[in-house]
Amino acid sequence: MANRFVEKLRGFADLSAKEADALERATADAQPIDPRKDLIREGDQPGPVFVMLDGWAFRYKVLPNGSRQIMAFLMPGDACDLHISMLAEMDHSIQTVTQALVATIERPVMDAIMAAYPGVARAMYIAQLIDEGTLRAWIVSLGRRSSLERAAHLLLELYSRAVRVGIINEGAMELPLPQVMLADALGMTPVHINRVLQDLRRSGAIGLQRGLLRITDPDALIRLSGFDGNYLQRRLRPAPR
Amino acid sequence: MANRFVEKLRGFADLSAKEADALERATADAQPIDPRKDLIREGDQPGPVFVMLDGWAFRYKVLPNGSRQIMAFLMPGDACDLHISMLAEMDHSIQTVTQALVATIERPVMDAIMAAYPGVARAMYIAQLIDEGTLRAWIVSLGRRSSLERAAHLLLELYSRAVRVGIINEGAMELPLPQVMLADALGMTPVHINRVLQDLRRSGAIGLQRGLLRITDPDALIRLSGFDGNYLQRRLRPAPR
DNA sequence: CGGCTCCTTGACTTTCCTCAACATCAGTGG
DNA sequence: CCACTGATGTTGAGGAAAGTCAAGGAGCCG
Repeated sequence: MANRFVEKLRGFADLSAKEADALERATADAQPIDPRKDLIREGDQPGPVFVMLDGWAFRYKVLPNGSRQIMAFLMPGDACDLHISMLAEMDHSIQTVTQALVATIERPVMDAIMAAYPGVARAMYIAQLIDEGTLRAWIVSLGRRSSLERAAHLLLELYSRAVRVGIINEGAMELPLPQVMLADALGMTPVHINRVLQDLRRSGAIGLQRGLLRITDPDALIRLSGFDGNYLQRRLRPAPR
Repeated sequence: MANRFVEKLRGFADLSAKEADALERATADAQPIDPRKDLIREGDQPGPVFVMLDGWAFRYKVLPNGSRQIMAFLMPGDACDLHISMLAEMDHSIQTVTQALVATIERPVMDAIMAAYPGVARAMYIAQLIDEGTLRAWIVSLGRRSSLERAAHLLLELYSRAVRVGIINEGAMELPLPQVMLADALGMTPVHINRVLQDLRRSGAIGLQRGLLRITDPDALIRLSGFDGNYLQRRLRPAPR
């Protein structure tokens, strides 16, 4: 299996063979992690950068009343915040969804790579900007879209991101997220997301069963949700010089 | 008036006189901007970094159906994304609320300063991490808190941030946000935020009139909203070495 | 065949939205 | 000085979207 992290960064900046190689080496020590394991918890001191080479994870926070909000999904190729280790404490937790392959890059190593290879630095910054744009897009969804629109929007986002990292097979992607997790990401109850997904299925917009998502009517979904993939920056600005 | 931007960064890293001076010079060309003017619009090509030396602004997006979601408030001392100019297009707009004093720092200038002064780089990265944490906190609020809790949480956040940049006078802060804006930030209708604010006032938790916010019962608000200022990183991790 | 986890359904309740007035205040120009 | 205007804040009544509670079904695994 190719290194999905490197592949993703390649999409953001031209990486020389040397640069790609440095990244490959930095992520060579990847560890397999079981499903539903916290990689790091709220309150912990941040450590190295996590890189998801395979499998899914999510950022979340549990409120005093026990409800959980998911703030981001990490799919293969995604990494966590670059500079996170400057902070005293994590303000949220990160947990795997599936069996995963997670590499860790110590801060000094990452710094050295970025200092030595401007292409890598550029790609990492772009990845971070996109993550930030994604957070803002979620805020828009949670604040101003109905539950049906929100669900449609999230599925389109996940599909678009999956396209970027090349994990679409025959028009379908693996979506290993149970309905409870979708509910916790979308600010709904499990009961309600269940009904919403049924609506989307019945309308013929999506196919979703046994963890396989198929967007059968993209136009309808886009129209419904007002999805504009701009925040995922599918067109990037060319590097200067 | 002291340069609030420099003051804020000072809170994140020890800045030498030289470093502070470089920042002062970079923001010396600040322009006055009228209220309700877009600094930049969705779809525009990103330019220099904006720095709010005085006045308030907000990031927002307008949906096809005309509703607006605010994703962040910028108060005096705040700056916009460092690396934003690498992207092809803005995925949201930024508008002033009040009369404002806005400096712009061209990307190469900022790069040069950060390369020359590690303290500045560190402070800027911390500021960005906090902004990101704030986005996540908003997601949590929008997804999993009731309208009353959400409003209380936002007021506490704004107050905490105001404390950091030193714009509290006699226990009160200027909050120049009309109820419609609070509503658009909190994902509610103006009618509803109005009733919620009345509840908070009547319960004795806050005083809010003529743009002046006073937190009269912090404990009650904290208990109610589950506010944990951790994401604002009031304790930072000391710089290495 | 239990014992999981995950999904589905129905009935009822609550929160928040919608619509439609009206009140208040500051600024403007006659 | 006052009438007018526009922005902002307030109130009430009715309705719709989503939550809660409770039960059961489907699939998988030891």
